[in-house]
Amino acid sequence: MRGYPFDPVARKAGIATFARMTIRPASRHPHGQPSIASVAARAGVSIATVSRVVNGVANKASAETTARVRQAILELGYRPISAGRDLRQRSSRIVALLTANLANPAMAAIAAAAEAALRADGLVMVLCDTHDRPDLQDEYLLAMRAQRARAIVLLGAVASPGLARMQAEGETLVFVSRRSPHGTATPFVGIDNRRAGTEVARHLVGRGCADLAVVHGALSSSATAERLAGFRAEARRLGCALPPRAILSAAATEHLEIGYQAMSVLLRRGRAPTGIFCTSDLIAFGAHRRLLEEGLAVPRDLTLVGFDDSPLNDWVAPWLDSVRVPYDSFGPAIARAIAGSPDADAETTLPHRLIVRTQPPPERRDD
Amino acid sequence: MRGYPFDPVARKAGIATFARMTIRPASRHPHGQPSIASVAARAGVSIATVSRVVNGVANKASAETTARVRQAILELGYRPISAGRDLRQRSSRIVALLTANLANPAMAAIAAAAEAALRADGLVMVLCDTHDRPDLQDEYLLAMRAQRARAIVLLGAVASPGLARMQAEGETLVFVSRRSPHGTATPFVGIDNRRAGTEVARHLVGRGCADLAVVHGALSSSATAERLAGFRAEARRLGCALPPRAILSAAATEHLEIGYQAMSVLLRRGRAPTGIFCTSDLIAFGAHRRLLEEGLAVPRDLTLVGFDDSPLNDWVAPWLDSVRVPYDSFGPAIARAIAGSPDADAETTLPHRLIVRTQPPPERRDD
DNA sequence: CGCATGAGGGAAAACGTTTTCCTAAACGCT
DNA sequence: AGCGTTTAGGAAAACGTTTTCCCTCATGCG
Repeated sequence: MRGYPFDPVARKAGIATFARMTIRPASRHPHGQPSIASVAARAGVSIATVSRVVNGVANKASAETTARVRQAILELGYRPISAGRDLRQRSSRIVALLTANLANPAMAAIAAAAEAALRADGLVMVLCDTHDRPDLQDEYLLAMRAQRARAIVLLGAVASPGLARMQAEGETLVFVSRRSPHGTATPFVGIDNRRAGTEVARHLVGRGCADLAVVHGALSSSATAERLAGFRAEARRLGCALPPRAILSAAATEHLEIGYQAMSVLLRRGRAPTGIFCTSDLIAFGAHRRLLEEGLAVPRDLTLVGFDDSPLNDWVAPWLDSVRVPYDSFGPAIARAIAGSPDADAETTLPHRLIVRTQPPPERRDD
Repeated sequence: MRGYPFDPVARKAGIATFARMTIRPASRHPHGQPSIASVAARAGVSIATVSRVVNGVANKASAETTARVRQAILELGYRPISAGRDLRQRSSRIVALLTANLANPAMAAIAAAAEAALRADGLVMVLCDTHDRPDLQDEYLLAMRAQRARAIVLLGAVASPGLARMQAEGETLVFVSRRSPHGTATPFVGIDNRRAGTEVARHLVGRGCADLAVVHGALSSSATAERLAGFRAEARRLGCALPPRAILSAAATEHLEIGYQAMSVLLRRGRAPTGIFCTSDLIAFGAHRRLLEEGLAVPRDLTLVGFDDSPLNDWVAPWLDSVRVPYDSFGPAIARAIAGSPDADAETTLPHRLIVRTQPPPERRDD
């Protein structure tokens, strides 16, 4: 009975004796928030016991003690400060999401889904927008390592020395949508881009588009490269090979601009292709605006296929066919990749679906 | 010279003696990351000195010592672990952004701007999506308090007991776009919604729309209420009073749905109004789709005005006039509200602008 | 010479947790 | 009665910082 009062009888009876409540150093959270010490004092137990109750350690507290501690926690509105835990455990409950471009609704949607899924696992998501810049990405990586982030999710990673190093050092990284630019398969969550590309080709050819084109973003993105590869291979197989000049991009960073400029190029060359595959919706938006300016209409004059298919498309872009990526499933998949240790380095391939909103244009080959 | 070696001569000469490097407890960051102790050991100083150098405390380290410490930091790639600092300082560098709905591009844009501005101040943003639910909001508030967040930014706050309590307890809160539902002005960042409402009214009446309507979201949002009030007052002043039944909403949570359903109601009533003010772009999107289904075109048959004006509108909604909210300025304004102590509880009113994309419909009152 | 002052820097005390030891009963067993 | 074993719970050691005291020189000034 050294130091702390210990009165089995009163405890058995569940009596919160006044003595017990006051003998303790009064430590009623001197600094604002209640701490584990104030809970311990109020419940008449040691802080170790409080900690164990909070963390549900089995066989370490009697039902009564547990109840008393719970009661004290409730009364004080106690919640463990994360810094203390983080320090001790050398790891925080923070998960960093590094996104290439938050202005892209697709990225925003994935961020939202990830946030919800992580929170369900008791994790907290911090959001960083790298703008696809290697230097910023490295800065964020370092900052998040200093936060002892439990994992770092890269939603569209770009090659950078810091990333290479962290990957080598075995940091927990999850690549989403775009594979690691530094080889070596770490956990990856995404869709089968190549297959999606082939489906788009089949769709366009199947609807009679003879004159095809592709407008794509940076090929350093594995997702873009795979989409393009799949599309090209399938088009050729269907006897509708694309000349190299029909596969183009533009020297802009914004996808919207890429679409607009590339479409300008296509139009300058003469008659517009009848089927255009844009490797992102934003590119398609840019292209579409250029077409409108030209007095052309979609799908009347040509078919435009995008990629990502934000839920907003149903409302603002009924003229666009697009490959729908199941954002909502990304969240849980990311959470699993972080929590699950066994299949940690497995790939998660989620199902995509080509959404066809438009009717084929009326046959007007005759005019 | 007790405990730590102290050799002023060698130090003056800037010599990193081998002895100095090894006498120290070898503590080369035994656990992965280098700690302040490893830096201290390498530089041959105490950890206190390292801390002071890192934090730029004046008059506490000679130029030489500073240089040696900097060198060690560089060589080791040291970065202070935030948990340690947070614990000691009872406050983290985390700022929480609670957003009502991340699927809304307007919110996403503000989130992106805030993230950039906060990072420039050395802060880290954690993102939480409350889905406009009071219980979730409270849960997040508690979680962020446990993180000892330096500030909590509420982008579209909803009334909740936890919020009221935190506000009373003097937590650092910044309300963005929507004012505190619990009265009492805490820092607020937003635009002059009332004024924007009047401008929209003037725009519609000025272009000859005689038959007006408003489709609005939840009026618990101060932003929505103010927009509506401004619009209504100005319309009346211009001799174009709105009957109560021309101001409507719908029992849906999604703005898109609200727009769609409200427009259905309007159409069922007979001829559609000639000018409709939607208190958000998403509502306008929903309304527009319903109009399309009905075979009506904008702006040919009526004028639609939205609110927020995401940059994407230029590309996907050229038919929509909308009040542009300067997202990019929100970031710095939020950062100032957090950092700046003097004008901390001041309001920041940012400039909005009504973007008119459409031409007035040709006069066709005759048909 | 005496003495305040200031510069430079170390020791150690927090900060709030978790977790590893320990210890003391109580509870079977033989 | 003796002896493992389980149960309940306390003490104390980390974890990595920052910051408050100190202490020691050197310097300037009367």
